[in-house]
Amino acid sequence: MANSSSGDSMVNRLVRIIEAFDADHRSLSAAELARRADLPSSTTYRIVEDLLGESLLERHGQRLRLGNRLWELVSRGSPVLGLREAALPFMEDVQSVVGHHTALGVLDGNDVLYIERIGSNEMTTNIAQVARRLPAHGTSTGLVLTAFATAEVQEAFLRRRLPALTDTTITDPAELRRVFAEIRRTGHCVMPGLIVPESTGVAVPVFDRAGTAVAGLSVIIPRHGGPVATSVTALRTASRGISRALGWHRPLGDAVRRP
Amino acid sequence: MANSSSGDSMVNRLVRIIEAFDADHRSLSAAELARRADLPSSTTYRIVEDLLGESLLERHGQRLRLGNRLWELVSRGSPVLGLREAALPFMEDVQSVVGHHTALGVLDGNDVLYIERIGSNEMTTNIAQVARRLPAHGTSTGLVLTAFATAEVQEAFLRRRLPALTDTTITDPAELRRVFAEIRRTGHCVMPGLIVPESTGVAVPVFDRAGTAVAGLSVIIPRHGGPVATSVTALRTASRGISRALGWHRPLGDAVRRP
DNA sequence: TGCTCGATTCCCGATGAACGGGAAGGTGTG
DNA sequence: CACACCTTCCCGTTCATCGGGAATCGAGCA
Repeated sequence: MANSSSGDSMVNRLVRIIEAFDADHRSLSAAELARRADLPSSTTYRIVEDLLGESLLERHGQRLRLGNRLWELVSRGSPVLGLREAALPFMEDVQSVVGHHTALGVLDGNDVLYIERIGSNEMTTNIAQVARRLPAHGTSTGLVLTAFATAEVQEAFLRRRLPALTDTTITDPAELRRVFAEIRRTGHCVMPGLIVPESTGVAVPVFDRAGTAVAGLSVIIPRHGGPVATSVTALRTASRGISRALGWHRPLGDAVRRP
Repeated sequence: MANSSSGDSMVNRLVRIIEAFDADHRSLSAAELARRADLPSSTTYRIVEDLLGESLLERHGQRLRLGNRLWELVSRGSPVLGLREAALPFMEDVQSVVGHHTALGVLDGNDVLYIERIGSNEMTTNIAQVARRLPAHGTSTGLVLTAFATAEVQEAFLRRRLPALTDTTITDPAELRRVFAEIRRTGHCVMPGLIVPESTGVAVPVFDRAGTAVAGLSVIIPRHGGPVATSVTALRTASRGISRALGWHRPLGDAVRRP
């Protein structure tokens, strides 16, 4: 009832099973799995056996884990790996020059999904974790990616109800349009206190061969963390490097997709 | 006929579909997918629709890609992410001190599956790529992990036919036993010219809370790449750091599992 | 314009694999 | 010893999957 398309197909069951494993539950017993996936236990045991047979799950003693083979297959085939590989060296450059938490994220639905980060510290360990999400409208990465997205994506964004996450969250559509225009004009987004109080998030887009903004590169500058301009420069330089590695070759300004 | 357990279950079909996407085929049309997965086209279309419904696949125009949600779910739940997160900062240390290609791998079947690397150069771009495999007996990581593995794993390794990959590949079981003993005694493995000619691979084990060797950390030292001892020291230091982050707390020597 | 070929979508009847309740066996705990 | 819980196995029912095939779409070509 909650979600319109919650079928009960095999695929859906598999999703529930994979979902049952998360950062706090990297290994489960079969019974725990059945409970967490909300499946009858005999059904669970049968499916688990199939999955073990394909090495998508592994047994360690009595406990089950997602198989390395599953990680391998998904990673190899996912566009994420290509992005990550292209970006990591440049992220290291940024991190070593500006010294702040540096993250790479993509837009997925209403969220930014983070695919890599380096240089996290006590303040940011819980922010922008790899394979986790943050609401797009609450992060500089999300705003920059939306600003450079297609007209449809941007309109859908503006039509959404955007809950204020902090007292600096921008939720007014008219104001957001102005912010987007500013981001497209300057090529970057600077937002104070979006997620981490007393800090500033800065993000720039990364383009692929087709000129689409496929990822956002960001740093979180803590209070007294140095001038914003330094981070912007480092990010823009890195962004061009990553974009070039992805096959992009036109000047940044021309790559902007105007709705 | 080739493989004994090649069923035709739904799970198996899904594996074939995910496998159809790889680094050279990150996006496929539905028809290409059907061919590569060796499935009837009407069946493929039906399954693809299910997968799209769960966001495990995504459409971009007419082409299909593995969905970000699939990557997210699998990454979040996989033990690989925990290892990677714990290891990356220490890998950066190693890389910046010794300056060589640094990789993290786990033992999976007969292979080493690499889960992270940094500092790759022209010589090593094709070696130890993330989410790819190399035969365990042809890498220092593989040897070190096997040396510290359980008796069963080690015996299975020694019983296998080990094709010589280069002229320095060790394939003789008796010789390998001696090598394993030496690795367990010293806590590291130094192997010249295993994969990359004129270079030396050095690897150390990483232990988890239970004292199991769960990963291997390695560097590839090119010719004239400085003394081996420097790399060994950096690796051992990093290994202890990573192991501690994983909850390990006993002295390295005691963590050795003797068969 | 009409033709061809391949990709994609849709339909539908047969069938057999998935389903899950339940019982039996195992294990550890109070 | 009793109890609770996990795991495995069995088995009759049923309903979702299967895939051949037809219809539609669309690009390229003569």
